[in-house]
Amino acid sequence: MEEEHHQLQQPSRPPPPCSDPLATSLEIDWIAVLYGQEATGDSPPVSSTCESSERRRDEEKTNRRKNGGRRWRKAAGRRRFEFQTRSTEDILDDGYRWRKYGQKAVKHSLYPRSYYKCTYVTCNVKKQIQRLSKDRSIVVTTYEGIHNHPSHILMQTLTPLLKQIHTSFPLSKLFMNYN
DNA sequence: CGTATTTGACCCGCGC
DNA sequence: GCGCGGGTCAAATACG
Repeated sequence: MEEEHHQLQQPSRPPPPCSDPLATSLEIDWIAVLYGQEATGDSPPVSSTCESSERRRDEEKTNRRKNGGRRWRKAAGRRRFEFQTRSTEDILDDGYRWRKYGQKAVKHSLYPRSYYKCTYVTCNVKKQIQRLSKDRSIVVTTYEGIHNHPSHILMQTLTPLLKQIHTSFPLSKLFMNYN
């Protein structure tokens, strides 16, 4: 029932000159960034608090039925941040590792919405990715929560640097004078 | 074989 | 109260 009409892929905007594959594949619409609203007036997001405390513990032990949809108390009260990118890729590498945990077809959109969760252990930041039905070249990304850790790209960049620093100036040599 | 994705079921909030 | 729409879980599956 999902009709795919490939009639006009590039909507009135010429593709950028391909020099940098990372920079040209997506283009952040900062107006949409600023337009994105965030919930104010509630408590600031305190990270790494276990919000999904188990209520019914006895019956879940023996008969562990599927408990989908047990979302957090006030999902709308959490801090959200929505922006749009014009990209051919659904998943844009924003420096964090995401694990997809769901996909739903939304009512007024032709394209399904994907749900991702940050793979870092103590970080429960989520994001939704949806393609606009009007303009399928635009990807709407909605972040929820704030990361409490550096991105893996930052660590990948920093790790060889730190190793090089460590081999040049080993800590044992640095702290030798303190023995 | 470990990890990530897929996908149908389940749950919950909200409008009627 | 009921149905709908949307968010999440988790078993199955894919993938390296």
